[in-house]
Amino acid sequence: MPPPADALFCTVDVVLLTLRDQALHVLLNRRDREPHADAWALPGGFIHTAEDASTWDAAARVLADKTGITSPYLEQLATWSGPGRDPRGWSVSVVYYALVPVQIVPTEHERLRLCAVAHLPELPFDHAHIVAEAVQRVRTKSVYSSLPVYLCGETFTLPELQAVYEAVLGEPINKVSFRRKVEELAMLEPVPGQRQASGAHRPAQLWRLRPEVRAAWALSLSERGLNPRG
Amino acid sequence: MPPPADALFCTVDVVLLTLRDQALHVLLNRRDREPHADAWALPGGFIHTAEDASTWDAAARVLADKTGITSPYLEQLATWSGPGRDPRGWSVSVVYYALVPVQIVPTEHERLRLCAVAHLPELPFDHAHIVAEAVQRVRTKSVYSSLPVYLCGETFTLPELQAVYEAVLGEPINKVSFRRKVEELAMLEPVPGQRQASGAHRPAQLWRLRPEVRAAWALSLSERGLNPRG
DNA sequence: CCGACTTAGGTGCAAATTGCAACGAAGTCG
DNA sequence: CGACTTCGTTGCAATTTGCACCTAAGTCGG
Repeated sequence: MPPPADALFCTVDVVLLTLRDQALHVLLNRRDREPHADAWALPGGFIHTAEDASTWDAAARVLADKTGITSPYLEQLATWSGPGRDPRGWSVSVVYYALVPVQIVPTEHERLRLCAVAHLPELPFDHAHIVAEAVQRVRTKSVYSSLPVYLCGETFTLPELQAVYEAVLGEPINKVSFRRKVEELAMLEPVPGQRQASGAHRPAQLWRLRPEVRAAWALSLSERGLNPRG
Repeated sequence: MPPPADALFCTVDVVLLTLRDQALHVLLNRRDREPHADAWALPGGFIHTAEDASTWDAAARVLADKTGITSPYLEQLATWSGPGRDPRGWSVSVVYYALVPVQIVPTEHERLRLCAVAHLPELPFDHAHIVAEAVQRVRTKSVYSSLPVYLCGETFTLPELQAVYEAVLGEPINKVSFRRKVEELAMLEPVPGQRQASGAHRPAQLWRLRPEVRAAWALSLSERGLNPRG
């Protein structure tokens, strides 16, 4: 029994980012209803109070429903609001961003499309601003965290990971400094076994995110307010 | 004309932080209605779609209405949601945090009270989690930004500002390094004129935040993390 | 089978940054 | 005017970072 409140509506939107051809791309969804029917926009939808235990759940459900993707990394970005951003009236949108390896993004889907964030088309609502802020957040966090590992698959080599960092940050990174940082952060562990690089040369060691790090993130990301660090 | 949506309601809450006796305090408001009437809780309220152009406006209005304070720093923290956090039903709360000098907080007010964040009483709803996350955010941002200047008045001496940083971060900072950073980032400017310290000793130079910086928060103070210059 | 080639990964050292202790500066007070 | 206190700076040691170069471990072509 909600209390009397002004007329407004509340939605969730998802900025799914991935790396293709060494460039950040965002997943756009062709809208199937008004307003802006048939426009390319961020996947989003209403909260279903019967199913969703939080806006995080709602975002995960919307993402799964519209794209089939379950993202290992889904974090709240921020909340946008106001009377003019949606023609239907005063609205609140809680926005989440996801990072996934490009392999799990469905291709050849009629209503889904990856767009390079550097060359976005016109987006409806305030979605252009939202994408810009998501990209900025990922860049900022990448400077001091292991965020970009979620753009790789389960396992990866350090040269691969370095290339991902360089693509996200848009700048070359010193090889030795990068490896020192990885060791210092202690978030990765080597996978027993090696992998051949494509050509004729020394194979690189495979690495993966430490399981306990992955678990800590999953906890802190889904339960806003519970801080895993104590 | 809002679209059909599930029954939920949307509010804003404000975590106002200040420094008193070298310790972070949060402003609590004695609730004047159910649920949890008469409990000490974060100031909050409903969005007024007729007056508010955004949740930021709503937070600023709620803060002004309940406390008379207009905070120079008011930033979105995050959004909490779920079916169980408020007994009235599925709710969404967009939370903002404010930083103010302790001088502008009204004392001797019947329904307002400052509480040290290290010794909080039991708080209703999920307000304890929210305060904890706000404190964490302020600490994290203080490492690499000029955020703590908003806990000082308009002007301050560098030893004062350093003490504020140390109180927020909970550890001593090297005097010379602190001054080097301040100068390097050029976020402050000296005020012509000096100020006497309380006792018999050399007076300290007064400083203030540069006007152009006051708008742009989150100026990087530290070079920790991956340095992409290589 | 061997030497050329390519990329992975590490080493040593120079350069830059940061932390520290000690010192001079600028006030008040007896 | 000398003792005392805090402000602010300087020089240097310690640590961190960037860079050139070296070795490792593969393929491939003769």
